[in-house]
Amino acid sequence: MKLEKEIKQSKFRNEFHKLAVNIFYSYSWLLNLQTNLFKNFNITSNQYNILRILRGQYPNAATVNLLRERMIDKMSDASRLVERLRQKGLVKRGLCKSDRRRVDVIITEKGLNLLKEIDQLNKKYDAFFKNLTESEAETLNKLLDKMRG
Amino acid sequence: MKLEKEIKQSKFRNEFHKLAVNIFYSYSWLLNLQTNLFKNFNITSNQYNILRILRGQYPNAATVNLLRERMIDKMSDASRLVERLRQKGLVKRGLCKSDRRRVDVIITEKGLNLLKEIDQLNKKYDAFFKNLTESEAETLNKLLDKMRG
DNA sequence: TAACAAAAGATGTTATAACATTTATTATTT
DNA sequence: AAATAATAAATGTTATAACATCTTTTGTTA
Repeated sequence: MKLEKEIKQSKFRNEFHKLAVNIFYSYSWLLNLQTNLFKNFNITSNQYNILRILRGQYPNAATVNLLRERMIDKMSDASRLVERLRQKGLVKRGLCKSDRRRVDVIITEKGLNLLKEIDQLNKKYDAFFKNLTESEAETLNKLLDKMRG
Repeated sequence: MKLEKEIKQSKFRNEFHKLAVNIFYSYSWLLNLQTNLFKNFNITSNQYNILRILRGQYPNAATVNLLRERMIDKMSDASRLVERLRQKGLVKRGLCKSDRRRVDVIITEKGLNLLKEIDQLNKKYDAFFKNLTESEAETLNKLLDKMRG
């Protein structure tokens, strides 16, 4: 739906200003859909992203720093995020022998299985974008990449 | 920059999947820029949005519910957001005579002045999008609106 | 090598997001 | 009109985001 209608505001300074609001709004829209879809898995968006990074590394370990670097939201607290995942049994931590400051983080079987379950929802996830063709999605991706420079 | 490079991930299921990550990432990118720009004004993104809605209504009052409806992030707590703004002296609240359940919220002089100050940053804000032409921004807006259906 | 700087992660703190529940008031139904 | 439902906002609670600061270990320099 047109952004102006959704937030009942009609005047934007220019297309850039509208784009800023649109990005915030679209994020919120997608986050709500995703949160709803993941509700039964008892996992937050950030935790899901960490798990996916860890699956990408598997069977190798990742350090907390590597996770922080690759996280979508760089500001959040990787250390405690990992601890929360550990408490849920989705990752395990161990000391890194070569550098005792570091901590090796590996996804567990349970974590891998959880991701596998969530993978089943891929179709539903893609359906969020049913109003777009794949080529329109591609255009969006290109322009968003361009935007960030 | 290309999303794949930024988060060091190369495989997405399809363009829709990449778009989802891209929206999260772009949101985070923009939020960080904005937070940084607004740092000196001691105001959060949500509080800023509320104030702008109130300026749009001015000199009329808005109810808490109206604010909730028009908020970008519908889930957050309009009641306490307003209370925080009141504590900063940026809005004032009064009882609504026609319906005593309601609360009238009006932006104060101080609130209006703050927004006016922030308006000075419009040029800097627009500069976030220096990599896009206005027509590219328009394309993005159209496609994002279409995406949400 | 001692002193200092840098890096990795943990920990502390505060504000807020994301729910649910409660209270007060108004609207609707029987 | 009394009972019930619906609405508006406040309040309670928990988890987490967004910082800063601290501790341990490693790296660098004088």
